[in-house]
Amino acid sequence: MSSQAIQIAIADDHPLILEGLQKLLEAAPGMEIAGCFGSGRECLEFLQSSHADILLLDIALPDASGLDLCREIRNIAPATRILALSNHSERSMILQMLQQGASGYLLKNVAADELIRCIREAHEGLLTFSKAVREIMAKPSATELRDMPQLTRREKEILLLIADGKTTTDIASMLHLSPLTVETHRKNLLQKFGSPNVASMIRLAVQQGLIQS
Amino acid sequence: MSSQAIQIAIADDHPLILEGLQKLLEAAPGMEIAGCFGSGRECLEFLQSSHADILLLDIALPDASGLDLCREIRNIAPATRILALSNHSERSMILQMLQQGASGYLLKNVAADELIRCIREAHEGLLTFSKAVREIMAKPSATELRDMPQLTRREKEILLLIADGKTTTDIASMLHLSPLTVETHRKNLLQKFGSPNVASMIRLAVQQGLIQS
DNA sequence: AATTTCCTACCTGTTTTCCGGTAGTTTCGG
DNA sequence: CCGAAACTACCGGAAAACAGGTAGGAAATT
Repeated sequence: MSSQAIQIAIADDHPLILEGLQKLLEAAPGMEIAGCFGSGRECLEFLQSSHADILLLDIALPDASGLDLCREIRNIAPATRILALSNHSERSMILQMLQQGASGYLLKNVAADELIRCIREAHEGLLTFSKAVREIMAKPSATELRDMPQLTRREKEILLLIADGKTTTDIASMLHLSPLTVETHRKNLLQKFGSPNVASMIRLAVQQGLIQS
Repeated sequence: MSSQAIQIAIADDHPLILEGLQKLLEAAPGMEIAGCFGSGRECLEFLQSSHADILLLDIALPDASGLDLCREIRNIAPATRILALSNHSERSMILQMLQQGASGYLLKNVAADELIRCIREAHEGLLTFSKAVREIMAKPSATELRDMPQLTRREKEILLLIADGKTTTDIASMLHLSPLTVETHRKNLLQKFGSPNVASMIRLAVQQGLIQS
């Protein structure tokens, strides 16, 4: 039988929400509250010693950024699926939580039945979103797809090598070019990105997906 | 009535798959094939002049990277929802396609009814995945969450400023520190990341979510 | 009380980047 | 065939980063 109650932990600094969620989930069949926490620290301490199947995580806790917390939790309790619960509806925030290993993302205005559905799905090992989040993610606002510099083949090639920590001379010898040529490409890259130095250029490039893992 | 047939474009360099998809979707009620393309260039040309509601996009076309293509398509045809169709099942690839504005992601082994469901959902403005993709996304492999350096408050602060393109002297005056102190922090950061220079450090930091947009 | 960690600050010297140009060749589309 | 990109290559000088140290004081932990 796979039908033991799903153990749920909740972390939210808003006592009202915390209590509301607790009441709601206690009433749901097949779910049990393993613990409720008002801060990231409490939550981490609990997960170090105890188990939860699902963690409903408010990503705006006072003592820790949601991204950091998510990462830490995945380290100390890899079996716990994290459902991010948030008021933030920006695409970038959602993507970053996923990157940090969240198994789902819900806006706080989620309806009770949707919340329960998402918990069930997450417990089945599926990525899950509330409908509002799916709508946000499917419709990137025009402004969020910002103008990205048009790079030539050579420039992309060199950008990757720069991002990899290679120096101009390294790159020159790898590509059988003059270091001065590589310098020129680097200059053009900086100009296209409008960056004063590689640090900010690489940041932009990675954020815009020009550089893969 | 909202019940005109969904106009679907397909881009895939594998003729067999292309034809298979075409046949399959022509047979589906409420769907029409607007065009089939074997290369990114053809596909772009078509979308510049004609409309499609949904684009099934193989992200491994010979003449363009899926990420670039996705971005370009979103620029020239923002109303077209892109469903990525791929053999790649890496989390990072999926996340990056989403970042570039894809409305969904399907593995090529997707079943016909699942494909049709996903097209319908995408057309309704919802983010959509095949079940296999949802499973992959919900279960980040331990190796993908790689060991991330433990940074102190000051170090994080300075890391952000470096990523923003600030120089050592800039940072020093912003934080009312000696430039030499900032240099020390920078050195410690480089060491913690194991990077030879800021370019590769910033790349790692952004990829690991230490630096937000 | 002792240890560790963090933050601060310094020194010297080398390497690399950054900035501002110029310019010849190839390649590709109109 | 002409123009526009793209790729290649160069120069000189200023600014910044990088490397490998040392070191004192504060705060937290043991």
